[in-house]
Amino acid sequence: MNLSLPDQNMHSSSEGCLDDDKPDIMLPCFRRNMYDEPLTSYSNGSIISQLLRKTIHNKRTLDESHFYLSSTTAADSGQEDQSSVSSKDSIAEASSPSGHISIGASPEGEHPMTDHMQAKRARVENIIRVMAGSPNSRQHGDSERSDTDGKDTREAREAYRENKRKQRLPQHQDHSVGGPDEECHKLKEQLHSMQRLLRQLQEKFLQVYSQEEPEHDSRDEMEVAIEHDTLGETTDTYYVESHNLQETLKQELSRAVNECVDKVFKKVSSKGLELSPGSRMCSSPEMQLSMGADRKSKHADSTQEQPPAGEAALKPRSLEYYESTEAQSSQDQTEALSLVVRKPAVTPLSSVTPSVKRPYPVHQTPFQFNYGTPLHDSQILEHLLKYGPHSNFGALPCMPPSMDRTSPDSVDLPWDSIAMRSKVTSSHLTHHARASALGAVTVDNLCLPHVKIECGELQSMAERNPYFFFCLNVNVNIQEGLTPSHLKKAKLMFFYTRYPSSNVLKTFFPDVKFNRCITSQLIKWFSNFREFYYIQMEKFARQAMVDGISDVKDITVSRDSELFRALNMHYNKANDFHVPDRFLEVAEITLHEFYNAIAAAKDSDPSWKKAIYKVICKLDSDVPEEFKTSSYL
DNA sequence: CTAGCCCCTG
DNA sequence: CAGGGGCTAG
Repeated sequence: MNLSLPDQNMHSSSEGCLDDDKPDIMLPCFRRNMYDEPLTSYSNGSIISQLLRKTIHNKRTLDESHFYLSSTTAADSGQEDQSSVSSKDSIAEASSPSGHISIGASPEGEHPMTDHMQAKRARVENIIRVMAGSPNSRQHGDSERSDTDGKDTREAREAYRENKRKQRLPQHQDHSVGGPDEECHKLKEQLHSMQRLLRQLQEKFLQVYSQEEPEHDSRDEMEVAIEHDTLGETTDTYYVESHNLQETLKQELSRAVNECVDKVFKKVSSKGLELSPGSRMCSSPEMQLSMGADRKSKHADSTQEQPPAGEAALKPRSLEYYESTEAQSSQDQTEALSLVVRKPAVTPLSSVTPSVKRPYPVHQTPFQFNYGTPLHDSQILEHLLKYGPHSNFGALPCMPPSMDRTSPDSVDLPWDSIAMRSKVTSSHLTHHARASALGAVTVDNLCLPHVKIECGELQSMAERNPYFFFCLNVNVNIQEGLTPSHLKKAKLMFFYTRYPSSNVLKTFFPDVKFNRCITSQLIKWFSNFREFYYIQMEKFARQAMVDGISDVKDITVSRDSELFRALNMHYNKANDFHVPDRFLEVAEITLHEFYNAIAAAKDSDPSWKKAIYKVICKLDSDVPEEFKTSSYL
């Protein structure tokens, strides 16, 4: 298959719209989160309302392998054509960043439900509103991006973000100078009230559904929806699991919230709130949810080069802070870790390539999309609803397909093993460089853009716990070393840029933990690429001389050219990537340069190539946005 | 001094 | 493709 990448100026507008004024790494999923799921948009009532709505809706529309479909597509296929699996590629295109799934779409934008369901939902929501006394407000959640997004929208968004940024700073200070004890007390109270609210909600929820369908009991629409699914599993399982649900939900939520409160409280009081609690939770790697993934506690890949534990996992703008807190967190490791963060021993990316072989991402392959997409509350809840608390999260539809297919036991995450952790060292987080499954991500990256850090927000975060932190942790896998996949990607990037700056490299390898060594290795790769490139150019230029070509204009580079074949064989061996035309032009220019230089006998000068290099390095073009999010298989 | 590039070698 | 040396610009 030979899907062509769009021209480099055809990037989806996600970047254009979201481009931060800082060029630092910001993973697309986080950007998305910023607008689609702003934490700050959830009020007490609305978050639950959202969850319910989403959960119910998703139950209908979610296909296990197609969670990334637009809701429209999913709904359609869910009712009619279940064989839509075959259209994966086109779907993948449709789910480009701009056409993002609208799991959290506002009700108006959703598919029409049955009156029955709407009535039900209305009732539940009404109850929630009454309980919470808070209208559902989601101001920024529907900011889907599209190429047609006007400048106004963009500016509005910028303004919104800028506004948020401005809000944040003073609030930090306010709270850091405020009385820590008082704040903490307030916080704890809030969290507990939230907990109570949740319990009430669960009970009401149960009531509503059992009243509505006394005969069918708990065979609510979720199960009905499941019957429409193509999961091929018996509904009995769900039936039983759904019974468990109410109780388990209560227990787990309560436990998690309790844990969270305790941890936060403990932490805050021990630290004296030198930073606001929210910022500590977000900015340090300490507050990360860990998931005991497999039973092996031994490091699977002890041969991996291990930079010092103090190495930063990423180089976001908060690097300095991150590094300082990281070192601190290592020292602060006083508790016994019951659940060490273990990345599942998963087949390296490269080795799963054959099973998930796809044409090079035109936009985002499902795989990449999955990585870049946080688990939303609704998804977690839904999974819980569907499979019960003791199920395997590896079956989550947003998990990379490779995980499901190639390592069935790699994501064995019993519910009990999911726990809030307050202290996780970076070496734990990043140890298995090649593990492609559930990795950890530095939280500061996630939180910076969208967390309004204040005690009130901590409540919001805590009420989302453990899901919130769970979401953070499964977002992205940060690689410590460069994999063959990265090499392949780098080669493809070479079609666009021969002289990428280290900043560009960092931007386009967001899943790589950059350090000096990695950076220079990447640069070395491109140096090697150039070397091969120029050798070929010189070779073919001299060949042209030998062939008696007298006019440079007779020298062209087309896709049929031998030169192109040689280059393509080197950088695009699988030939599954459509080389941009621009590269052909650059190649032709380079060839001409060499030809002219040789014809002018400049090659007698030992540094005759330098002039050519100088020309060629100006011919770099932007690498398409798609490369930013793609780990390529 | 460091980063980055080039060249050469294996 | 990696290692290593030489060179240069900042």
